[in-house]
Amino acid sequence: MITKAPYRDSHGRRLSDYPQPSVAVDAAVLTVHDGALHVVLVQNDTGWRLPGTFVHEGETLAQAVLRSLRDKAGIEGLQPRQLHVFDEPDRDDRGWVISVAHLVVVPESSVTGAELTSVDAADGLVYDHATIIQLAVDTLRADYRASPDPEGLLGSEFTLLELLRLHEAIAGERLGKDTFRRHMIGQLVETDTYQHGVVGKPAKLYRRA
Amino acid sequence: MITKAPYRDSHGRRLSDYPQPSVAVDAAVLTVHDGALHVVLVQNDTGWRLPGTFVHEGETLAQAVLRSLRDKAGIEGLQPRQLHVFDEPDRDDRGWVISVAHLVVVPESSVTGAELTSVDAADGLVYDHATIIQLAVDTLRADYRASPDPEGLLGSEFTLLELLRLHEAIAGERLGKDTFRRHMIGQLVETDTYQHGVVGKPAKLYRRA
DNA sequence: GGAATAGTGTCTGTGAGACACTATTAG
DNA sequence: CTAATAGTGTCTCACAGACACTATTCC
Repeated sequence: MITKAPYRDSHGRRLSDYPQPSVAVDAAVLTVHDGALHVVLVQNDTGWRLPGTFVHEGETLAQAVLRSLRDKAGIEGLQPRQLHVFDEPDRDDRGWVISVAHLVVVPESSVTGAELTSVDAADGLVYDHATIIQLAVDTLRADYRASPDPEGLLGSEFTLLELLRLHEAIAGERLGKDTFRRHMIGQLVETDTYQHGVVGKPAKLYRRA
Repeated sequence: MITKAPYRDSHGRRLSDYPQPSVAVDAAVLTVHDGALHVVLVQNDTGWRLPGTFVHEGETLAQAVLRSLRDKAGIEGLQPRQLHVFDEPDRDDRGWVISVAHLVVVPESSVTGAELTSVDAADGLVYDHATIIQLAVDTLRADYRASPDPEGLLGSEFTLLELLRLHEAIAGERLGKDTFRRHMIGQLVETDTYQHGVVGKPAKLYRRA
């Protein structure tokens, strides 16, 4: 319970004396699996949907997203990012509910036991969830076009080939190693260590700038 | 009053039996005045701020923004666009309030009697309102970099010089008429009418593609 | 004609993309 | 040695930006 002198407006009313919506969060959890983008779906009585929950008091939207992922899909997420607020007054027949769509990006190893679906094959979802996935994919692709692994899916050190494979999986198309190298090299710093134990010339390890 | 069979969850409770936040909207209303971007500010007992209001039941966020502009600043707006949800649980000392920041772009003629401030000179505002303005300006500039007058501030027909002046005002820098022309011409269609009554060679009028 | 603006031909520099060549390892 | 991968030199093409030239109007 929060204890403080309650606010009253010019009519002597508290904020909670006026109608308020329930606020929900939904998350498109994207991960790279088998060289392509996949999204986490859960099933409830209304059908397949993105994991989500209602926001609790004293909690931010991001905290609600992370709680939802922990409880409903056993996922430890990182940094939820807001995409859009869905606010049609009658979109939920339980009452006045607005929903804030989020994007969460996780390494495949963080997803254990949840259902993965290719983003290209995700349809027939409840509400506006197919739209949310499209928004999430577009946002993620735009980010990865601009800088090397901004979500930190690879560890802190990686070879340029590992980075290339990741970016190709997210972009959904081949990128070309030489062009890619020149595009990214300015935003990376060399380390003095090399990959080893593989066939061919050992690759230098890089860090994000 | 909405009358329908009330929803009950597995504990027999309605959604409104759980704590709910108040949801507010704030709008950065941008317009081009005197060759530069300006923002509409209003003053209340807490200082200078962006116009905003609480969302009413049965209303979308966009409708709340437009109502707020009509009531508080006498502005007829068009298409509010969501920017970000500000959700820190203690950001408003009246209670649990989340706020959805919006961008609204209007022609100068729609702003009558409201206070205009250059976006470069807008500071000392309450809450996160300076941040919202920066977000709004960045969003608008990105849109105008990509296509000709996407907000339709000019009428349906305009000369390339008028379009150039508008884009320069929004970008905050000179753009160069020939480069600009070649960049935009692919997204415009000629009309068979010409500007007249001015000195010099009459300019062709264009429409958005 | 002269001033002013519209519209375009063209030159240059930059950068993306493709290709091929060299470098360095394992076996 | 050969196979395999890392890394780079270089060519070409396209396009942004700048400049200057031509075109068309008003006065």
